Amino acid sequence: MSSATSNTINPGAPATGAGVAAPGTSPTFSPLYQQIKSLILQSLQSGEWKPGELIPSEVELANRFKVSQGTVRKAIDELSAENLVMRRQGKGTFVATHHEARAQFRFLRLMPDAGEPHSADNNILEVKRLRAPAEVARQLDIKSGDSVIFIKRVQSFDGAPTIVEELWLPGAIFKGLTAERLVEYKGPMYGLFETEFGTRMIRASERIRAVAADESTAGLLNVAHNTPLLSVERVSYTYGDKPVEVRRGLYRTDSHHYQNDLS
Amino acid sequence: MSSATSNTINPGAPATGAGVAAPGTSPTFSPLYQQIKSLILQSLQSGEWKPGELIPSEVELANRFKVSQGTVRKAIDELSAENLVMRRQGKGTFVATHHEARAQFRFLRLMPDAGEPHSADNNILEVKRLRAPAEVARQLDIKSGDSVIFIKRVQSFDGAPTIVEELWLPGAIFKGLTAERLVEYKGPMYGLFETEFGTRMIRASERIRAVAADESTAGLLNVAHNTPLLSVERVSYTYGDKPVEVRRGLYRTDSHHYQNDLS
DNA sequence: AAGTGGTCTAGACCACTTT
DNA sequence: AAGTGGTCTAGACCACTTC
Repeated sequence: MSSATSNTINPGAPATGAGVAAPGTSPTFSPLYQQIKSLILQSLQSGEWKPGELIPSEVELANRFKVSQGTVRKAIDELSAENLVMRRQGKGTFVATHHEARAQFRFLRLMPDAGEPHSADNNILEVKRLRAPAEVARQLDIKSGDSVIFIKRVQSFDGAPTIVEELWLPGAIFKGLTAERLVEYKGPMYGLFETEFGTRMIRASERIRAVAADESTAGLLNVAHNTPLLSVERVSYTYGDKPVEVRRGLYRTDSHHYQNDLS
Repeated sequence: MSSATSNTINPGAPATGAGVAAPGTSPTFSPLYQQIKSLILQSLQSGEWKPGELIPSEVELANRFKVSQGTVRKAIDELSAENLVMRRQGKGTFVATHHEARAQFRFLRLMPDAGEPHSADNNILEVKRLRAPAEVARQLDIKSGDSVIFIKRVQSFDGAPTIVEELWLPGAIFKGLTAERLVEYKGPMYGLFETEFGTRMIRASERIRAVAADESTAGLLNVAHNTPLLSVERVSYTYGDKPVEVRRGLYRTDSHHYQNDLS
């Protein structure tokens, strides 16, 4: 009874038998705590526990899944390391949310050369539906020509226009997103996506280049034609590594820089 | 005896009493595993265990420090997460080293737009001693005018010159570093620093900008004057967050990009 | 067979927060 | 006082590597 050997006696027990394979095949068992992690992940993904909310305590989850608290703990440790949940001693474990100062800077790496990072004014230039261009469709893993929502905006810091950005979002997910809602909404865009459309960005991949400003962009950023700009192309992913945003930004870097820490 | 309460009965016991304060002050105890981590860190920093070498097993360290294996384990878990050691099941725990394919890409983020990352030809243009310019001195935390070693090089991928880099290293640490040794040495430069000078880079911070190529750089990279280039200014740190390298690179990004994953 | 890291358990106590 | 996450222990067994 007190024997461990989870992989021989336990895998059938914990809830929805994660890691079950067709009979006759080699099951390739994963550690118990990974299975528990997957189960918690499903509850996060399904919206059973929403961003900002408290999830059940470690003891309760241990009882629910019929494992020890230590095993639940290890599962949550990893989720916490991946910024999917946040632990607070004495209070509990909360689903991570973009409505927090802490979460902002994970996805905005442009910092002023001197002084504290300040929040941006957001100027929406354009919001429209269109058919996904081939390259965007490929990145969003949808069919070329599928409906996407296109957004173009300029962000200013201290009154100086600094970022021109174009975004493409899958129309199927962001149905009903309009310029009005974007303009009205106070706070980070990912916060709006999370609460209004139930889609939480959890990871992003960026490709960075130096390019010359074209005339249109130069006008928007108030710089000379051909000024060097930082080109940042981002694909953002939600649960299950599903791509749900393509973003192409052009950054002025004369008084700001893209900060990156290698560790 | 089986009682835990480390902070009341244990803190004096484990070896060199980390976290000990003058009597009468409030000691501000840290968790036991953090103290163990500090002790292991000291052994790494002092060179007691050298890069690539096997460190004592968890059981042995637990005996040495008079704590449980689980506590040593948690300490090593963190060191492993920080890439200071590498665990290998069945074999042991090894001190991390730059002489590994795995470690290379942590500090070189420029990737080809298509195809596999290839290794670079290294063309050393210049190696000399000079007095640290004010800005470099500030970044290296040395006095302005102190001796530094200056290196300028061009790196090519597939025969195409792609990166022009200037490096400044504290003369006190890298005494005896010559152009010959740099040219002769096969493998990553951080590997040479690690084995020949006992200085291991463990972390770096980069500031990225878009700039226009000056005439000299344009010539070296075989691009037109004023071509937009990625400017990457890096400060690298060794143990104890001590800065030991300043590096300023200019990257062509017409067929490569700087890859960054936000997570 | 022996040694290493990896997983799991059960129970104790600590630090912090709320009631 | 009660509940939560955080630390620590002791012991068991598993997976992998080497002898």
